[in-house]
Amino acid sequence: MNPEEIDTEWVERFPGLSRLEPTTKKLLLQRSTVVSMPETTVIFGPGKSPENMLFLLSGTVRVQQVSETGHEIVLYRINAGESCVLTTACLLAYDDYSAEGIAESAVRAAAVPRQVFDDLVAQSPSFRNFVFAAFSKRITDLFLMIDEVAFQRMDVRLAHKLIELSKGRDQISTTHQKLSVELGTAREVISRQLQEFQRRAWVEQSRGTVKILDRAQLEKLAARD
Amino acid sequence: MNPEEIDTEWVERFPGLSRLEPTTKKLLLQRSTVVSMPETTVIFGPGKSPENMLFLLSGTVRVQQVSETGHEIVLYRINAGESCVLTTACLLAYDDYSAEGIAESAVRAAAVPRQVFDDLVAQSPSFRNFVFAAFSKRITDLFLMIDEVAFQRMDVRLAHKLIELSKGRDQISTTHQKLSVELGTAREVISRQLQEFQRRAWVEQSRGTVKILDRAQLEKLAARD
DNA sequence: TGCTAACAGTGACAATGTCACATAGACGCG
DNA sequence: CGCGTCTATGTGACATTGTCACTGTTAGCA
Repeated sequence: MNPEEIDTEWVERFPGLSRLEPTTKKLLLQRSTVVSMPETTVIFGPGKSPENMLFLLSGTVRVQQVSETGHEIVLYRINAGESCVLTTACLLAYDDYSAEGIAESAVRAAAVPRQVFDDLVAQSPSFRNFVFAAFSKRITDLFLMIDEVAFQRMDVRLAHKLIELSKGRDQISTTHQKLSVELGTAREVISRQLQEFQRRAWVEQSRGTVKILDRAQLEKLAARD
Repeated sequence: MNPEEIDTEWVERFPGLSRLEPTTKKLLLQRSTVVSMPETTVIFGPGKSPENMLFLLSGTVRVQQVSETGHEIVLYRINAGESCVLTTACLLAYDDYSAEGIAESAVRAAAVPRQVFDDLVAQSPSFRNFVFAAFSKRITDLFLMIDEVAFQRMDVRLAHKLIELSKGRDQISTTHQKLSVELGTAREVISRQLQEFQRRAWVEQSRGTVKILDRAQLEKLAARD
């Protein structure tokens, strides 16, 4: 498969879009452009509205928020095969909201102009379905996150996050500071919890990495919700 | 103005809808029905999906969540002039989500069937705009809520909530228990904070009511964010 | 080599959450 | 009226989490 083919056939490889009507697919392909961005690119944020809606072909976008008090928290991630539906729609109404989207790795995405997005919503029932499903997923995820932040213990949340970030591997490259932003807490809290996990021989720490030694125990703790 | 007129002209009195195309308004009026529900009606919730999208004409709907641990938290309210856009859309995809909508007072609403909603989104650019603006508002509000729950001090949040619930009046009919659900905390925490507010002569408590004595001071504390 | 960031550890304390109670008002009913 | 029985609120002990002011450690680089 050469690069040309990949760039024109991306719609087929997109879980939510492959079942669109042929004319809709054609419109999407014709009116979109594939763009690439290096790691750490700020895709949208305060004072930087995106003009396009993105469909992520590869890479990950991290969406996080900085509060007025200087505290940070990661809201969610957009992975390959997902779309930034809400960024377009949101910034339609409020371009001064405080969240920002950052490329967590090199990102390739199909950019669909706002106008085309609107046309597609009007024309295609299945595209409408795709869009509303994306909104639904996002909102229910935010509901779950509120519940977690408000009621879940820190050790459970950290265990959960370690499992999630590990993606099946045992070595996680991250710092206590970054983990604290993931969970919206203080670095010291992460340090204490990781020390406790290390004392129990569930993890092993070294500068900039956390190594999972006993995944089963972490999963057991993470399941407490 | 007699009841008949009210029921047929509600679109005009709806902030987000009055500027719709005449044909769209007509469709909305023809294909919707005005319904009434008494206080405490569960409008949607686990095992009770709404088939219609509601436009609130009068009254308030409280949307709250019960976590698996038994903790409750109020997510947001829908007031007269607003719509339950996301309930329809959400339940389109996930009808097992844990949030529930409760009529906080007697409610009158225009019910729009799902199919009509879909047709309207397809036909009318300004209805699309209305829908996406509603989604945007909801999502940015949820972002703010996450920030508040994660980083705001309890006294600031309580002061803010008291101001909000008072709606300009000085007497608030509520219990410590209900206030704790509003903020997703424990009753004891509310009791302690209210005692401190009372000690400072900012409020006066009696069984089932909180009376605001010094609104200025409460507002000053609430502004700390 | 030595400087400078970034990363991590620590102890004291404040704020909040949890638990197990005690106390008090409201209200119906014999 | 007196009595139980709710619901609402008060309280103290303790655990967890957040905050602050530090110290020590490591990697990268001029």
